[in-house]
Formats: sequence, C-alpha cells, structure tokens
Amino acid sequence: MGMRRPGTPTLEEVAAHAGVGRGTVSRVINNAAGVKDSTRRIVQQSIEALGYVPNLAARSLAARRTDAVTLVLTEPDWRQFAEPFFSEIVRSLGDALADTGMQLMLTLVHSDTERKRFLEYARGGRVDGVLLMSVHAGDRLPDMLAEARLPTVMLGRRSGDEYVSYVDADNVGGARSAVSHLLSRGRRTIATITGPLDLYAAQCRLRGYQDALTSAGLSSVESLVAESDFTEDSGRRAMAELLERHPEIDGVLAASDTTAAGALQALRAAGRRVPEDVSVIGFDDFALAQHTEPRLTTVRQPLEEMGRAMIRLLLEDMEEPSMAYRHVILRTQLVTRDSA
Amino acid sequence: MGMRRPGTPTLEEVAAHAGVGRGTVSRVINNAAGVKDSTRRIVQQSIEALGYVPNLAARSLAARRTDAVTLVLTEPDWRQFAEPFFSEIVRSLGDALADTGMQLMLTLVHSDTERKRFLEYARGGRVDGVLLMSVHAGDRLPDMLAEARLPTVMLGRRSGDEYVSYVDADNVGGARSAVSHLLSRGRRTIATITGPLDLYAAQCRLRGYQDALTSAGLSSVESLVAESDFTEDSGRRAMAELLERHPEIDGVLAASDTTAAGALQALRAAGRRVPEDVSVIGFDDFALAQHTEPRLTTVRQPLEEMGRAMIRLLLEDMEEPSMAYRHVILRTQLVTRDSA
DNA sequence: CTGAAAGCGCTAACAT
DNA sequence: ATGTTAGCGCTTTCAG
Repeated sequence: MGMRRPGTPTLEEVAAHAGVGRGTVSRVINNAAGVKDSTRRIVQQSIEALGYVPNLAARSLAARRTDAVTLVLTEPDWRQFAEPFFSEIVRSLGDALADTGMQLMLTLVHSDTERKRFLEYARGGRVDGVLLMSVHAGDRLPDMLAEARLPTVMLGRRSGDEYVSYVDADNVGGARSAVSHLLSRGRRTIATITGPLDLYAAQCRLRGYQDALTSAGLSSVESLVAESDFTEDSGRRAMAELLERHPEIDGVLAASDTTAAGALQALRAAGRRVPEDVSVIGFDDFALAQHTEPRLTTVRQPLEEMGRAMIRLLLEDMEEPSMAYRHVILRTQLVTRDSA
Repeated sequence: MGMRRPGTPTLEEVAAHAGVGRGTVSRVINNAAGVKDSTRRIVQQSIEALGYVPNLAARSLAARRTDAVTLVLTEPDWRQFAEPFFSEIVRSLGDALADTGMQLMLTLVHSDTERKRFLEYARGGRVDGVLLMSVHAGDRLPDMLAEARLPTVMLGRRSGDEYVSYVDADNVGGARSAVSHLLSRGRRTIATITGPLDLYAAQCRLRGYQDALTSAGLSSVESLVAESDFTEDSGRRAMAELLERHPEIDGVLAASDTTAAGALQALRAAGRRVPEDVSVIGFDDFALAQHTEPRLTTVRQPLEEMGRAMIRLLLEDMEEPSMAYRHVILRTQLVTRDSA
C-alpha cells in the first residue's frame, strides 16, 4: 500500500551526494536564508540529479504542520454541491490560498462513518485548519474541531449565538432592502420563497422579509411564505403553490438565484409576465452577468470577499492561536442590471 | 501553525498509563490480532481516559501509507464542477471507498502553481492513490503520477491509445445505438451537439453518431454537428445554430443531459414540439427519473459501476503494485422512460 | 501474548 | 555559513 519504491532518495542521500550536511539541504529545499549561493546551487543540482522529493510525512512530523487546509462539506444532499454558490466559494478560497503556499482540499462528509473518519483525520493533524460551509443548526462538528484546538472557520453560522469563528453575509439586511425596494416600486402582495429553514441564513432572510413588511405597515401573511431547498425544482414548486394561494402576487423574494430561476419558470407557466406583472428578486449566488433571465435586481452577496475573509481568519488563528472566536459579517448589495 | 497543544498525549503516555509496552498499544489502536482481551480493554480505557488521538504524520512516516486517496479535478472551468455528472461520480466513489477505511478527498487544480503543488503533495506521499476525471487530451499529469509509481486511475481516457489505467464508458457504442434508435423511429435529419472536442469522450460520441449514419447509408453532414461545452447554455446556443442551418431537423443526439436540456429550450423557443416534431436523446449523467422534460430516451451511463470499478482498480494497484495498466470499459444502455 | 529497540525522513536548535 | 544532533510519534521486527 502506497509504499515508496525502495530507490526513493532521502534528504540524507542528497546531502551525501552534494557533500554537505543535512541541515544545509533542508535549508535549501525550504528556501531558508543563510546558505551561500554557490552551495545552494550545488545542492539543487544534487536534488535534480537524484530526483529527490521531500517526504511530507516526515516533514510534518518534525515541523508539526502540514501546509494544507480542507473545506468540509457536510451537506447530506450532494446536489447542493452542484450549485453555483458552492463553486464560487471554492474558487475564491482557492484564489485566496494560492499566495500562502497552502494546499486546499475538499472533504465530503455525509454518513456518520465519514464524519468520524474525518474527525480522526483532522485531529490526527493531517490538516492545519478547517473550513466549513452550510453547516446545519444541530451539527456539532465545528465545536469538536474547535475543542481540538484546530483553527476552524465557518461560512455562515448555525444560529444567532454562534461561537465558532465564522464569516457571514448580512442576510437580514439584504432581504429587508430587497423587499423595501419592491414596495417602493409599488408592489403590494409580496411573497417569499425561503431556503431550508433549518439553515440559519434562511431564517434570517425570512426575518428580513418580515421586517420590511412590518416597517411598511403591512402585516406578513403566512400563506405568502413557501419553503424551498435552494434548488430550481423546489423553487418552481414553491412558486406554483404560492400562485395557487395568492394569484394576486406581484412581487417575490427568492432564497437564491437558482430558486429564483425556478420561480420564474412557474410564473411563466402560469401566464404571468415578468417583470411586468410580477417582480422577482433573488439572493445572488454568482454573478448578475450570467443571467439570461429578465430579473433586473438581485441581492448580491460578496462571495469573493467572503472567501478571502475566511482565509484571513483562518491564517490569523494559525499564526497566533488565541482563545478568541472571530466573526465577520459582510454587507450585501442590491444590484440592478443597469448598474452592474 | 497547526501545532498540537502541548498536552496532546502520545502513544507512549498511553502505554505508561495502561502499564503496558508501546507495541501493545499500537496493536490495540490498529485492531491487530494477538492481544489478550483483558489487556486490550485496559488499553482502551487508558486511551479513553487520556483522550488519545494517533498522530497521523508519525503513523504514515512509520507505516509508509496514509489511508487516503484523492480525486483530482483539473477542469479549468469550475462550473464543470456544478454538473450532476460530477456529483454522481463523487458519490459513487465515496460509497465504494466507505468499506475500505480510506479517506476520500478532492483536490482542485486549475492554475499551474496548483498543479505543481499537487504533484509535490502526491509524490511526497500524502495520498496512497490518485483518481482523475475529465482529463484533457494534452494533460501530462496522469503520466507524471504513474511515473512516480503512485497508483493512478482515470475516469475516461485522453486518447485512443491510453496507457495509464482508466475506466470509461462505451461512448461510441452508446452514441451509435442512440442514433440507430432515432433512425428506426423514422427520423431522417439527425443533428448532434457534441461535447468539447478536445475531450476524447466527445470525439467518441461524435464517431458513434457518424458510424450509425454511415451504416444506415446516410452521409454525415458537417453542418449538422455543433460543439458545446456540456453546459445547458452552450446546448441552447448550439441548438439554435443548428436550427438556423437546418430547420428540417427531426432528431438530436446531445452530448450530455445538461446539454440536452438546453437544446430542448432552444427547440421550444423556436416553436418546435418535442418529441413530436423533434426527438432528443442525451447521454444520461444522473438519473432518468429526475427529468421533468419530455425526453423519452437517454443513453444511460453506468456511473455507479464506473465509480466502483475505479476504486477496484486503485485498490488492486495499491495491494500488489504491478507494471500493468488496466482498462475497464463499461457498456452504456439505451433507456426509455417506460422501461425505467 | 507482550516488551524492547530500531528506525521512518525530516526540522530546528545548537555548535562551530 | 554550515555541520551535528536530538527528537517528532508511530510501526514493526525481534526477543522473550
């Protein structure tokens, strides 16, 4: 299993070949200062000649670090995974990490076995830090990681009083401004398609929706709320349901871009004109530019910044471990196509 | 960085606590035979009491293995990532690996920096094996891994004479049978929307399409072929283009399910009725049951089996490293909704 | 069945 | 600037 073939050269052999001590070779491969240029060159030649590759297990045993972090996906439904939101975040994490010389990996955790296996893996020191996304309310994984003193940062929080470090968007504010915008454009019967309500972000968006209505002196009607699971299909179903209950709907706040797309299909199928008859605003998961749909306005989440912020928090915690949890909440932005 | 807090107990401390030798503790945590049951119990209590967690760096240095494999995604375009094909394969790999006690990780490689970093990572012995998918024609990564004697298995091949081990579907046969089916149902002007033609799988499907036409005594017309990149959007565009050139089209073979979905949209937008006027068959990336679209027939790829086969090849290579490359090609199946 | 001892290949502190 | 040395924490013979 995975054993390196006998011939694999070690640092010691490189040292011998180059006629220097092990320390020097170590300094060269780690790009450490304090090696004469001529020596460095000689060592590099030996490395080249022998085809030397550092043994990372040995390195991390000695140095007590791995230079790798992992993003954990606990989503039991893999399809989540196929959402643009996800790939955008991953891209931004990768970019943010590129400069640091760290390796980003993904770990997929759905079954309980996998969860346990991952915990052993992480606590066993195979990664220097852990990033988590879309963690559901009751999930204790982040706490277990934090208790193991492993630098841990979540995207989104599990509840209103979260301790483990996280980066989140201002979901309440985003939803509120979207609904206010619809109201200001004369819409009066505004429905919302929420995300899965065991996700705190979905609760926040619903709250923002309600806030805005209340502030405008309107009461929020329960039958104007339908739940989705962020997929296009569930958006379609939710919209159909809402239309059945309230044919007079003239505005919709959708939990995500994908959901909004589904809602649009249902609206059209029902003969509604968008955006003339009904105006739809969704939370923007990727880029407005990608829409071919006639949505003029979306709540833009700063995904790029969120990824960067996650890495920053993680690195801070890795560099000087502290007892503090840190939280960053990024503002969302109401964007219309013209201004994009 | 990532250093374990001073208090972390080691195997030696567990041994002391339990009043046994290190070897015994090692046997216990590895579930090795040859430990008296009573001793085993005592040791387990000490492990529990001290909250011992094995240091995996030390373990893999000593044992020369990591019990982890990684799936590498070289796709420069992250959106690929959001395709159902991808999540299905990942799921099936995860399932197949679950029994083996191995950890599955994903590595994302787009830039050249990342590619180099991954190579160091893999050759440094951080994983026991590597799985690759959607490798493009000119990519040398698989060869470099294989040359480093790392067990390596690809999903799909880069060309007609591939050496590195792979599992593939019978793309030529699948396309051929799909087109034959269309012909047998009386369709006469059959177009195809191919995948990106630098992907061998896409070439094969195109070849199958052409074969079927030729066998039926029809000549394959170049203007009936349009290229897509597997996305819905490109499918839509390709279909629109084809319709412009050949309004008389009455059958379409699409490169993937997603592409087929796009094609359908374009067809409808152009006022065609599906499947009455035009019949569309796509390569099935996930499950027929998921379609809400009126496609009756798809070419089903046995994704589940493909994942399992990949793991089997990988494990075989890990258990008894040999000089042989192994190839498995799985049959596709033409499935219609009724028979599903 | 169990203990002792010899590494695994590297980093980092300490000499020089 | 460079060589030397002492571990890092575990697996795995080899004795007993």
